This record gives sequence, C-alpha cells and structure tokens, in this order.
Amino acid sequence: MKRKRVTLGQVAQAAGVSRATVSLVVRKSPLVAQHTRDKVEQVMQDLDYVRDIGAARLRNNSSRTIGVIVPNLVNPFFTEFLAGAEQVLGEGDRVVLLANSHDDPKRQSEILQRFRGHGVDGVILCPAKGTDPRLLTRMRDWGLPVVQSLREVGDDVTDYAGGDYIEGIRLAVQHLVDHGHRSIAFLSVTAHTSARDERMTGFTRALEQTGARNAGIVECELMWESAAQAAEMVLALDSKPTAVLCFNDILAAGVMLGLRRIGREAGRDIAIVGLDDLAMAQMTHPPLTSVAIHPRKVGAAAATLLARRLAEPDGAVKRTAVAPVLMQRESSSHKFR
Amino acid sequence: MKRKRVTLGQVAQAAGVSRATVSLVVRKSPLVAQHTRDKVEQVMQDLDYVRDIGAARLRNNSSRTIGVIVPNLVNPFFTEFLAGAEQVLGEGDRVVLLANSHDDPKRQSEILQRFRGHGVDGVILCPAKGTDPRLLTRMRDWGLPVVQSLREVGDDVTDYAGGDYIEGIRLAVQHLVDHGHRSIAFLSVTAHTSARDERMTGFTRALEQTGARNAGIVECELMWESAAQAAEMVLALDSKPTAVLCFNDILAAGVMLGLRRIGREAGRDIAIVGLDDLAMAQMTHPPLTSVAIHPRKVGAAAATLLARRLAEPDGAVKRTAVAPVLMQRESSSHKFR
DNA sequence: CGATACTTTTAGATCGTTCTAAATTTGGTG
DNA sequence: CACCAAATTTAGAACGATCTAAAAGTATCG
Repeated sequence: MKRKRVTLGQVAQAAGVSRATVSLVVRKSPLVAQHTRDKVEQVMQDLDYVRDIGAARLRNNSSRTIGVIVPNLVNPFFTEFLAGAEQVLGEGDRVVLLANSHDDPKRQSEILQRFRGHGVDGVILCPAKGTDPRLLTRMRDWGLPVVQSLREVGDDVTDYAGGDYIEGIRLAVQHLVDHGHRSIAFLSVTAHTSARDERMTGFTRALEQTGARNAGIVECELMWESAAQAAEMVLALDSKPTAVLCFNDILAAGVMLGLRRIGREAGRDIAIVGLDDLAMAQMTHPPLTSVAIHPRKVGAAAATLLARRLAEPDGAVKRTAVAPVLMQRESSSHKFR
Repeated sequence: MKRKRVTLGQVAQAAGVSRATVSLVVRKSPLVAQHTRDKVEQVMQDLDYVRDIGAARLRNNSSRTIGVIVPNLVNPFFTEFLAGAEQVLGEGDRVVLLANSHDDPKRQSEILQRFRGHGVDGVILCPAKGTDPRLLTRMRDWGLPVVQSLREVGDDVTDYAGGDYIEGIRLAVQHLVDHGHRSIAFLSVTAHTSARDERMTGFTRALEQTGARNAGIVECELMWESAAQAAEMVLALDSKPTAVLCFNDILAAGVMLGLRRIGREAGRDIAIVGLDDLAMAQMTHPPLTSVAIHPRKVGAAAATLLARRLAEPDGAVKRTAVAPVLMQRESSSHKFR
C-alpha cells in the first residue's frame, strides 16, 4: 500500500534532461538556463516531487536538522524557549529533533547518540544538571556543533545564549530597595546548575551595590508545593525579611500560596518577587512582580547562534545575553519603611 | 575540521568480516554466530561506531522518525501532550520531529512537506483550525500514516487519540448539580474546532441528563484577558447563572480574575469549573475545580496508536479516549440552594 | 566417505541524491 | 566559417547502509 516515492530520475526523464540538471534546479543553482529551469519546475509540480533530504545528506553532509535537548518539557520556561528556537529554525528551513533529558546526564548521552545517528547538523543543548564538561570536548571530537543555552557547563568552550540573571536580580533588588526594603531573603533551589550559581552571585552582588541586607537563603525543591512549605521557614528567619526574592515564578507562586495558608498575604505583609515572568505571573493572587527573562527570545538567539556557527564553523566563540525587564505588579507594590 | 564518520565498512575491515555481517550484528539478527557477534560488537565499541540511520532508511524505508505537529507550543496543554508523546516515542527508540503550526493550515501544509522530505515514518497531528479534511486523503495517497489527536477532522478516516470531553463535561455538570446548581452558563471560545464542538454537545447532553438549565453561552478568545472581560457578560445574563463551566482552565482563571475586578469572588458568589486541570489550576485563587483530561496520557496514547499502525499498516482504524477525572477544589465547593 | 541439511557468511546491486570532471552547445570574432 | 570562451548539460562514481541470492562451512547419517 506504501506509495512509491517520486525521484529525481523520474522528474529528469519526464522533463527530458539528466538527473544532474534536475538536481541543479532543486538546489536553485544559477548554472541552469531559465527555460530548462521552468520546464523542470513545472514537471516537479505535476509529479508532486519531494526532494529526499536524507539521501541528499548522504552526499553533501547537511541534513538541515537540529537537535534540541531540554531538561523538562512541562516547565513553561523551557517550552517558551523551545518555541523560540523552533520558530527561528523553521524559518531557516530547518527542522527540530526534540528530546527531553529529564535532567539526567545518562539519558542526555543516549539522546546525543541517537541524534548523531540521525545526522543532525548541530545541537542546542540545555545541559542536564550534573553534566560532565568533558561531554563538550567529546562533541567537538565528533564534529558536532553545539550551542549551550540557559545553562552552561565548561568555560566558554561553546557558543552560549542565555538570559542575564545577574542583571535581572539586580533589577529586582533595586526595585525592592526603592520600595523601602532593607532585609531581603532569597528562596533558592537545591539542584546545582549554572542557572542557580548565576542567580546566587547576582544576589550577593546586588546586595553589595544597594547596601541591603541578606536576610538568609532558604532552599527548596523546584516545585510549587515545596515552595509553599518553605514559606514558614522564610518567616522563621531571624533577620525578619520584609521581602523574598524567588529563584523563579513557580517558587514565587508556591510561596505566596504557603503564606496565605498561614494567614499572611503577599504584597501586604511581605513583598514577593519572582524571576522569569511566565504567563502565570499575571494570574496569581496577587499578581506577581517578576523579572522577565524572555525565554522565547533566548531560544531564538540560540538558534541564530547555531545557524551562524554552521555557516562559519571556525568563528570565535560567541555569547548572547537577552536583557531582562522588571514587571512590577501587586505582590511588591506597597511602600515599606 | 569536520570529523569523518566511522562506517560499517571500517568496522567490517577491522573485525575481519564482511559489511553484510556487521549489518546483521547491528540489527541484532539471530543469524550470526555468537563469537563473531562478540568480536564485531567489541570493534564497534572501540571505533565508536554510530549507525547512520539516514543511510539505512534509504534502503529499508524506515527512518524511526515521527513528525509531531501541534498548534501552539506555549499552551501547557499541548506541551504536556507533547511530553507524553515524546516519552513513548523515545522509549520505542524513535525520534520526534517537532513543529508548531500556529493553528495555520497553510503553515501546517508546509510543515508536512518538510516532514515528507525528511522521510518521517508517520505523523501525530493536532490539526490546525480550519484544516481541510481532504488533507487526510492526500496524506493517505502519500503513504504517510497519521494519527490525529486532541482534535479531529474528517470522519473516522484516521486513528485518533483524545480526551473524552463529553464525559468530562458530564462529570463537571453532575458535580455542579450535586452542589445545588440549576442554572449553568458556559464560557466558550470563538474559534471553531472539533474540540469546541465536542464540548458544546457535551454541555447540552449533560444538561438534558441532569435537568439543569442552560443559562447561556458566552464566547471569548482563547486568552485569559479576554475571559476576564467576559466575566461581566456572564453576570449580565438574564438567567442569572450560579455556576460557570469554562472551555478550559485558562479561561476559568481569567474569568475568576475578571470577577474579582468587579468585586465578586469565585467559589463564594458563583461557582467556576474549568477543564483540563493544568498545573495552574492548583495555584489560582481560589484553587480551581477542574476536570483532568490528562494530556500527557493522550500524547502517550497517540504515540502508541502510531506505533501500532506502523507495525500493522492495514489494521482497522482505532480510537483511544482517555478517561477524565473531576478534581474538586474551592472554586466550586460551596453548596447552593 | 559422499550426500544432505543446516548454519553462517558474503559479493554485489540498490536506495535517491550530489559531486567531479568532462562533454556539449551557444555565441562572438576575426 | 573556423576557432575560442563562456554557458549549459551530463555520465558515472560516490555517500553508508540493507537486501537478495548464492557461496562457504559444519554436522549428521547411512
């Protein structure tokens, strides 16, 4: 029942030219005369010819296929990122091979092998936590171009696109200080990733710059339930924070929920600020002040970097940082003093 | 700089056997003697051989690649779906080619052509709104197996996996009636998809079964802002609904927000029930009663259906419906009478 | 020991494209 | 009209796997 493919050869025959000529037409080479081009294109239309990119790759080594590996397909932050990358890659007439590493380096390796087998031209990688930096040199040995994104292992060994969390946190802390807060706590996560480290340095640095006090760091898992439970621990801090800066919006939403459970209201009793500015930030109660990181733009930037790398394999390593923007809402709007 | 691929031939040479034998080993054929198998596998390890699936497909016509087309990569409902499909496909050692149709049939066609060019074994399709049913017969002519999912065009012409919205809405209406509601409004969307039609029939049918009154149907766009605005229209209905059933959780969250803006509180002044039970349903204020549709399970089911279809191309058309579950929360917990 | 029946292995064609190098056509010129 | 350069076209060998059909190796048996 499986329909047979229409091949270059069949088109060639029908158009009365050679296979090579049709191939040139397909690839829009300027070598072929206008009137043959027209004829061949007509025939391709008529026969519903579709070029077999796999067969082409066998010869010219370009599959127009990019592997994208994310650690979590349920986290909207990563799906926004993915959407941005897919968009740009699609516009470049490339196709996305998607896989979810579940933040597991072993699975991540398997995925890479699979991608290699499929002949991807390059990979956009949000490295799983605990990824061995040597993975990147192995990939270089394989001749497989990588762009890291959102997270990073190794030092400047690949191109990288990310949000600027250091600046993002500075914006958030500045905002809190402007509203009279002097004692700020940070709700962080247990998992160690570059994303976490970056935020931590951002936090200490911002405190130095503004002169506010570090009211303590509370850690929880990257799930809103866990953050809700952490609310008590935050309130129990000796330094009595008047504001909590959260690792991301999910934790921020969780902590607001937890606060309400114990009779406190974010925005009134304590200021809460998130990071990421997911769509949900506008729908929490109260609406959540958050720093927009624009994951979609980051995804688009990663795709652009990779496209450039493919065009120019030996160019200098490049980094792109998307500028963050503070979105002020009610969870931190009261003036404190 | 591009590293050369290790080929079957090189492995064969190093192991002192023919290419054909190595090919048999790769494909785990029982024909080859244990001791040659061991030797060859050792050599493959040593040389870091990776089988070129593209080249293989050229000969055996199976790329182990599945195209997945969703209309929206930002909507968590679809990303959960995607996660389920990716999971199952990955376990079957297949790989996902992902694309976003942005609910545009034209773009959807282009994507299909591209997928065709890449030699996908099959496609999981959530058809864009306005998809011409003839698309499916065209795909059949191409010999391209499809499973439709979540939405459907044409009548039983392809396999289909979806949530059972009719039953889901019945559960929701029953729940509301059990809590004393007699006059129920429906907040729907303007876009015409099978998903919408199914919910509408579900609604009328559930009303018949329970004897509750249709308090009117309000339409808005599929965005929470739009739903927030629709809140007033709902309250303005002549029939004074005591409960609103919403097309999905996004609209439900939006309408709760809109209600609060005009001084009403969901769960106290009016009951709100959503559909889908996204993660956000637990984080709204108040927490949202919703009917879980389990998009991840639907995605997994779609992948399973497609796998079966590939194994058995001429089997009977099959449908899978995932059973919905009511998740009762505070947005509808008060008893009315 | 030769015939028979497996079990393993293999040579060589093949999939649909692109590449290389050469052949052919076209056009201009003296 | 013969000749050279430029423009166009092409034959045939790749690419890396799998398939077919047949060859080579082993064991069993009378």
